[in-house]
Amino acid sequence: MFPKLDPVLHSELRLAVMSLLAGVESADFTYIKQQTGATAGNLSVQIDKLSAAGYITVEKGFKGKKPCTTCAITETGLDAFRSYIEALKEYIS
Amino acid sequence: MFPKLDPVLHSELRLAVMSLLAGVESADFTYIKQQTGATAGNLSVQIDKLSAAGYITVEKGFKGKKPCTTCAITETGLDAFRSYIEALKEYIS
DNA sequence: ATATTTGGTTTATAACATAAACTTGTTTAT
DNA sequence: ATAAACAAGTTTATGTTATAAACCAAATAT
Repeated sequence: MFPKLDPVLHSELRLAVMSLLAGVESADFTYIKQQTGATAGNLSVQIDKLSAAGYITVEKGFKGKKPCTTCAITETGLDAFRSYIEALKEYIS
Repeated sequence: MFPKLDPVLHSELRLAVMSLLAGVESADFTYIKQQTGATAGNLSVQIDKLSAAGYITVEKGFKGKKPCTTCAITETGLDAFRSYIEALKEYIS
């Protein structure tokens, strides 16, 4: 009836991050921060969780001399995102 | 870009309850419990929160000799539920 | 009569989200 | 050259949430 919602995705900020990443090849921390309006601290924590779940990859490098953290969605992450959406539909239709 | 999601509704169980109540005139505690698969304790707490938010009404009466708690969605609740769905669509499309 | 079930509520605990403070290094102003 | 300000995050602390476990009162079954 009401399928279980993936707790990793059922979070406002994590869902926004996944939604963003689902539409692009990759995005860096600062860009995600701008687009979501999240604080850096919160974003840092939530990116860690998505990464720990295997839903995104996180690469730390440099853009010029500044550190730059780049994130990308994984296949697993995309699958989970799609499943979450299907599950949600049971709740809102 | 990513609209704020109503925290009262962005909860698996509360969303399920609202989804259920949106489709019927009213439903009692036991029925909601069956349909959602929630524990009584959790359901009790979440019904209180929906009620405190003005999203549902809660009436305590008796069915025969047994106590029976009946819930119904309010206009405010229905509006909030619809708005939540609209907001959610920004995340999953 | 007493044990069990029904219909919940209250309380305690663990997980979560968030903001605030901190770190490391870079740029800019003096 | 040095200090102040800024960028890009991370860590820590705090308040909120979700959930389960324990509890309670009344009704029903044994």
